[in-house]
Amino acid sequence: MFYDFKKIEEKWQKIWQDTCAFRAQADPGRRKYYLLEMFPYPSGKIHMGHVRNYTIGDVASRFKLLQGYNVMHPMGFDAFGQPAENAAIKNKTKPDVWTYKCIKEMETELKRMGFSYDWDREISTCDSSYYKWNQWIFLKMLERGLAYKRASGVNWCPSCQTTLANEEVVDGGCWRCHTKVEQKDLEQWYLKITDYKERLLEDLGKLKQWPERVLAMQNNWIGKSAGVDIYFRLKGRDEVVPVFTTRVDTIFGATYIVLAPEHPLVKELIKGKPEEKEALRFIEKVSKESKVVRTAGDVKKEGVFTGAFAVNPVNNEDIPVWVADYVLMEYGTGAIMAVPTHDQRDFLFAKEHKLPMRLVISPKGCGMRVEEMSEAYEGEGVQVNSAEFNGLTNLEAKEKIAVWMEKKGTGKIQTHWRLRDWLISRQRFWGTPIPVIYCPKCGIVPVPYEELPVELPKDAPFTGDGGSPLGKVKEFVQVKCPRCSGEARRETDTMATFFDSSWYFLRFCSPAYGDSAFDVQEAKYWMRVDQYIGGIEHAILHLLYSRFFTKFFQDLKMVDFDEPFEKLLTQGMVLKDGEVMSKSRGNIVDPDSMIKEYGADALRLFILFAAPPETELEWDRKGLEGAFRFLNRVWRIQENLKEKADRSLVKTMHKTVKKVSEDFNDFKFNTAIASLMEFTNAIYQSGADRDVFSKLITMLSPIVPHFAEELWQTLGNKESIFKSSWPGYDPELLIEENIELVIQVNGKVRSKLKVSRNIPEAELKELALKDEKLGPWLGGKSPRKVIVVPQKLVNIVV
RNA sequence: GGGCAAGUGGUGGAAUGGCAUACACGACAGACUUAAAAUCUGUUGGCCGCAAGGUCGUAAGGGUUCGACUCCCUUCUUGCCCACCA
Repeated sequence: MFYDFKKIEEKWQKIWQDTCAFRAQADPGRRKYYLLEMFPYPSGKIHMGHVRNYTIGDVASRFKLLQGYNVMHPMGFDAFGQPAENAAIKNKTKPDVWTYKCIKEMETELKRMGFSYDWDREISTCDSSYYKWNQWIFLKMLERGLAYKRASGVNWCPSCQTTLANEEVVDGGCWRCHTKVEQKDLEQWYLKITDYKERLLEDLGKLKQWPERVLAMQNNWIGKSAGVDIYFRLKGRDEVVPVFTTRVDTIFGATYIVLAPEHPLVKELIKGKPEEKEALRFIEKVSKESKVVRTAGDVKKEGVFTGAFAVNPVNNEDIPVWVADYVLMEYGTGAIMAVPTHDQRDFLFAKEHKLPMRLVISPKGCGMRVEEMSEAYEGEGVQVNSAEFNGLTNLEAKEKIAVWMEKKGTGKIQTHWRLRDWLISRQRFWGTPIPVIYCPKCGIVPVPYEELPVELPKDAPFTGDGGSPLGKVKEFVQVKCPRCSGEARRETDTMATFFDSSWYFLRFCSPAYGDSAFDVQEAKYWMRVDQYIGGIEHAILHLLYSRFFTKFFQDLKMVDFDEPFEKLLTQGMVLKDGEVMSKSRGNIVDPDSMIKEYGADALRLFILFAAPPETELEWDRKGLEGAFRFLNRVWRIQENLKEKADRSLVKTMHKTVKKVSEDFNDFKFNTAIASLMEFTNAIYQSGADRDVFSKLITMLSPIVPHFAEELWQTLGNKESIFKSSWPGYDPELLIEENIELVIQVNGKVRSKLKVSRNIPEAELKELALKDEKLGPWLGGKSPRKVIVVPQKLVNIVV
């Protein structure tokens, strides 16, 4: 009654595996297509998000295969990370044992979906054969000054004795034990991604086939901001405080300046002043707050007076210097000029502390008065109280004041960036060991290339009582200095896992290559990735880091392109009852159980049909049943094949081939499937022959590969359907001799007309005007205008 | 606060200036059946009408156009990203 999906799917999965059906080999004579989906973290089970991501990729991959491309479609595992350590502690096992077990399980589940991966290229980032090259890349960066070490504030849980990522700080406490998180200075390794900021920003313009949204997010993240650094002289001292502003037009309204609590000058300024005690107490308090707390939501802006004064360089006014928590050391110069009338934060702060205000930009056509302001005016207007610049629009003034100040040496036109260097140190075990050694005599010494990989010890203790397990393995930590052979200490920090995924797409080109991170020749053939598919959650970090690494390899002359991913698709999330599927919500639908019930093909079909790839997808069991029903409906066609199909059905077939080909190219799988369903309905009306049926199956094959292979074989074909080719269509057959036109009166459809395709315009007009159905609408009046859109409609305007 | 995306039947969605609601889900009806399931065939936006047909209708309001779900302006709502960024 139903087709036996279980038997069929197992059969073809075995055949594909035994024949290495999707093995890819570089072949300069053929057009290549590199299709990549973001590789998963091996949790052991696939979820609907994976199913969606990888199904979209698989359809595209098989479609390209049928079109004759040399397709590379690899898969691997992003296998380092904290869950393995947690599991090791919880289950008294080892991270590697746990991870490899999960990888095995996950492979099985992926294979059960029938994905067309070249499993010969499989990589796991936790293999030393992979992370060896992480270390190699790190050393190359170290040589070029792109990797460096410096002290920086981190979130520190004093109870767990570990650093926490920002996401691990919940309401100011540790996510695990709720202890109050502190700021602590630790020596950390950084990558100097900021050296690449201009290229990373500029090259976004080359990514024509990336979603606007992702480009906007990256642009935002890099955060280039143009303005002026203004130099404020300190009253009675030699130092000058530079502040950054994007609103130099408001400089005449700057009535005080504010330093960040961490600003190096603060402690000097308050020394010996009556305000010293209170100021120190304030700085102390702020320094203890974690970043997350300090930058959270609508906290009240707090601050204290330093007792010092600065001089506003444009009018020589003495203005007070304050310290406040709303100024951040990490951005700009760590100091701001405050213009309460034209900046809302400054406005609130000035009201609170009764600081002076002066209006310098007046909105056009209305006199604004400082005493009456209830909020800052941040809009455009005309300069007032601005000496020789009065009367200019603020936009004109912005440029003129900047130039004027630069000439006088009181300011400098300046650009600031939001992008920070990338902190890669993690005080964790399950990651790539950073390949350096600390020698009391020689300092930081890189591990020599020939000693790579620095492997993770097999028997580190996982006790769960904090601190890095690596630090507890004596044989790992105690080493001889490679330079002086004296006693030295090995780095125990490991790399952030984003490092691993920043170049894996290059490793896939030559996964077993032993001389370097990747084979330059192979990469030259396969790269760039023609189509990359993954979740929007990686829109910023992963994609930015991958772009950064690619540019680094370009500088090493290992690649000759500057962007790794030609085309990007970010697939939407899978929801249930309007909410993201998650363990905590308890609304997870397990793909494996759906495969058991309806088969992988039905699941693939449903997930592609239910929504366009980029939008959210609402899980619908009834919809899955519907997909399964459709497959059975197609299955039954083979029982009633005719000798020769009707001409009209053949025409429908050609139309369908055109539509489906176009939709597949544009990743519009939902409408492609709709067309295939319409085509199937038409077959039920008039009956298919072998040729029509074969074409239907071929068009379905990227979506439901096992199902298609089986029917293809039943039709007597000896080779796999994926060795055949995508059907073409005859444009001649798409042309209809007689077409139906819409006749409108004043833009409303009032009648329809069947006419020959090539009817002359004049004749058509006449015919339309004579249409008796239009009588009541025309009311005997003569038309004012008649619009004819060839082969579409006639609109009569009265 | 800034940026981006979206808002269409009972539901998922289709149509990107030219017949709004393709395709599917659900619902209802008919055929087959002792019966059910499965299958096949229909109907299915609201209102008025026995009907033919009319009329309203794509978040709300306005505009451009012979013609607007589609383009422009204003407002509202939802989602995502960034955010004391100076």
